[in-house]
Amino acid sequence: MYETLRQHIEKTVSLSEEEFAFVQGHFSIKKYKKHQFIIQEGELVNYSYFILSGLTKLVHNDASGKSHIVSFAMEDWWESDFYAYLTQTRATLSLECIEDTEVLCISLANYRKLCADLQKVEAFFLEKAHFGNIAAQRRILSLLTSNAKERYAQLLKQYPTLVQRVPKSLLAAYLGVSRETLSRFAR
Amino acid sequence: MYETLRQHIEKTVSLSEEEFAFVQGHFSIKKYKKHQFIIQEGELVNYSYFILSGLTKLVHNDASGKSHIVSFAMEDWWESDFYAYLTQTRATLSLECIEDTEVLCISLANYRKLCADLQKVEAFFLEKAHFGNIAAQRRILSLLTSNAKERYAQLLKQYPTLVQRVPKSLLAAYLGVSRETLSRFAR
DNA sequence: CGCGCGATTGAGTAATTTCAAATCTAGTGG
DNA sequence: CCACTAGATTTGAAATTACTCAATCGCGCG
Repeated sequence: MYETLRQHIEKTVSLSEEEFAFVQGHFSIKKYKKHQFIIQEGELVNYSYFILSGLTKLVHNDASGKSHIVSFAMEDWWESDFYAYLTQTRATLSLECIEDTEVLCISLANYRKLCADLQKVEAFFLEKAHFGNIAAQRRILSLLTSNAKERYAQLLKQYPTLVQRVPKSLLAAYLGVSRETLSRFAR
Repeated sequence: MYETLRQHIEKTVSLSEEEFAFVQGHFSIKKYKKHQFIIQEGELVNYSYFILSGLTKLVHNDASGKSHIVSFAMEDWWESDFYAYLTQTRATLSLECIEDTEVLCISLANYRKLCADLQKVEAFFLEKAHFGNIAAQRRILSLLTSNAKERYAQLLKQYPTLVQRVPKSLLAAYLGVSRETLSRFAR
């Protein structure tokens, strides 16, 4: 379990045994079943999550009752309602399991401590954050430049395994299209 | 000029005189006129930019010749084609001045050195990156949940000063709407 | 005065949504 | 193994939203 985290971090920075033991001490493990909520809208967000196995969706429910998917997260991804987490306010997003999911949790206090005490880890998170931004920018561009059909094609190309694992109705909520429209050109 | 940067950084972390002098040494100043390109698509991206004054747009030109605006940046914002910058590849975006613009530039080498040598600054950039991600996520949600009219209203509410300074045609390219459509419900 | 650029308006067209109904599928209990 | 049900997907048709193309307007500046 923790070995997964180690390999993930060591793709960016290398850690000695002692260093990784120190890192590990800041996390705890939790397991969730399919359909369970990891983060519930309206509640405080105590953790940021590293996904060991499984698949989740980060969801926003709008006023008219529709759900929109901010992001999917699977193995080796970090996820949370980061605004609520970092500012210690109530979640406006919910994080729900699409499959049984196993995560490593880190509290904000531990996150701060870990970054302060071990600069390599801070550098690692900075790198992650940079590329997270780049990915978000790509998604924005996709929404700006492409119609529904093209966006679906791009998603297929970029995350082929994800598309396999997620029902089409959820892909539609991620792409910003109605299920019906997606259905009309998927396959 | 550098005082602006100092105040900006000190909103997040405090720096001694010596520390800030050290930070400052990693930047240089450049000035651009309205309509000039800071980053040109297809070229290498040598710098990340902190905007002292002025206003810029980060633009993607699609195959059919249309321009889409990834982001505007004004005073106190950081901007670049971060993918090209961080990976030292050619720009797929261009950064253009909407007004005369004064920037502080930092090369990737200097950025790495600065972060490595002064952890407070790395912490600062990590914080910036986190909130940049959150802002991008908000934009994605706006595109997913709202139609053109609502998105325009949200933009007005969130960045009223920006809307004043930018021609409507550019706002349209940012919102992902045609100029004509924007014109039909702006005011 | 007249040019040029940005903004507006109109009309027809294309893309997407909505609502409703039909179909398919996987999992459950008998 | 089969029948049944709930959920997911597909299909159809009408309504809506936004786009495109073209023409016009308005205004600042040389």
